[in-house]
Amino acid sequence: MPSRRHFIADDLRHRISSGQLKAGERLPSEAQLATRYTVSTATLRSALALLQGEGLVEKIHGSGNFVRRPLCKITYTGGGGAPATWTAFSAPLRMTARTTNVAAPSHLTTVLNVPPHSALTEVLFTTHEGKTPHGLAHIYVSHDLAPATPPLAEQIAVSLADFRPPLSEVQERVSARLPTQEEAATLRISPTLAVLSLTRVSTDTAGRVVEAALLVLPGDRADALFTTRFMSEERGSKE
Amino acid sequence: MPSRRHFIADDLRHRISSGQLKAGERLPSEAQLATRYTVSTATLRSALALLQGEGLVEKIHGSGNFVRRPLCKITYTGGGGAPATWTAFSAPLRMTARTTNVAAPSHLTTVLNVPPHSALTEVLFTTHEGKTPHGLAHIYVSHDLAPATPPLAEQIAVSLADFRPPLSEVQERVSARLPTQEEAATLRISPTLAVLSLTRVSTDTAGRVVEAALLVLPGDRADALFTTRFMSEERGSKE
DNA sequence: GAGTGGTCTAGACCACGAG
DNA sequence: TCGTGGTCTAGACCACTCA
Repeated sequence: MPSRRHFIADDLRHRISSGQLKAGERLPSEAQLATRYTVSTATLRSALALLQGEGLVEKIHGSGNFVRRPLCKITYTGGGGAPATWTAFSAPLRMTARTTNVAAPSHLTTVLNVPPHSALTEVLFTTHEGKTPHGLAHIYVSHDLAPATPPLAEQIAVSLADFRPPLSEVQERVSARLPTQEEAATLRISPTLAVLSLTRVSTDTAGRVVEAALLVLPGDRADALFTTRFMSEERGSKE
Repeated sequence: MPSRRHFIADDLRHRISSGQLKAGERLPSEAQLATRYTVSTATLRSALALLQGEGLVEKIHGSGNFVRRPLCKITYTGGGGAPATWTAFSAPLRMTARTTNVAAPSHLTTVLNVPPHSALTEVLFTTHEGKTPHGLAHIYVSHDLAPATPPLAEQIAVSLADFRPPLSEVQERVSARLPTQEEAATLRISPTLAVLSLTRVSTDTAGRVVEAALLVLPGDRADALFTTRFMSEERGSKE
């Protein structure tokens, strides 16, 4: 027997897919819906959280719950197929960047293969589509590999793109989790919504780690795509 | 100002990482913890849900909350690097399989490029490590490509492995979401915990879709790894 | 059967958004 | 200011686990 929140979620899901509730439309308030389904507000909210996780409903604090536009998911393209992080996304996105020099975070010294507290250039990206944030990226570049780091994001983009050709390996680790409180606030998503967390480490032909990127994407509006092609003469003989 | 559930989660997280709460140990009951932190049970449970999502705490219905063993995450290896789904995981896993012939689900006819309701061989895997489920996989193979489908899983494994060499492309789409009620029950996870959802489509050299796989992995105990290597003479000139 | 977590209620109060 | 969602309370009742 399905729980009440699943029954409510199923009903609303059907109303949305059948067009009874149109895209962009505002749902009745949570109090009204709770009355209609004769449940408490907490139960109704957990039902909406399910739909939110499926990308069908968007909650806007102080304003209401809205039926999401037909799912226009952002797709992150993996495998280093794109020259830089932000162009790895399918849609043109507005983005803001902030560049600072920081000491290497402890959790990164191993993957970056640098001594602790060594100087790094940190680039913090937030990508937007319209008003709604679509991504959050922390990119770390070894300081000596980006010698004359200009404070402008565009120039960073160029200099990072220059590093691309000698890349020999890109390793991307993907996991699903709930967002931290800070991430939820930045991405304007509910703390109950899953995020896609990507850790990308790029290595050049000399075996040095050129770049480490931590990306956080809201699960309801983003996914990642990895395409592997096999050459006809190539055989993945081992591993 | 952090919310109460985050304060509680932070405190418990610190007690775990400092060894004050040891791995495998049972936490006090939710009622006791709620009293200690002077919060309601609902608030305390939402704090535990955060830790659960981080893979630090495991809830067992009717038994208690337990500190998870030092994180031994399952890693799914992408890129078709492994000959078959189950060997794509890092740890040796016990798995059970069920093979049935089904009509093509509507959401798969496009990716499999087969007419609607055409016969497919469906293989349903559940992988376990000890008692706890670690993965859920639906694999669909076009019926005419697996002509003499034996009912035994091991033989399926062999026949699928035979298909490997002529593969030309593996496309894997990864997303993060909350589990369906059914998935949560099968994987023995809370409905509030994020899952990693992978859709893998394998194409052979003739351009035919050989296999479609839908994998669901619990976010707290699994992640996916994609490694891309660049040949020295190869250049990803476009796209 | 005793104790545990899972679900749910009927409120309260706060934070945000738009007029 | 008013209506909205966000957080929280102090319970209730049910389902599960284990002795």
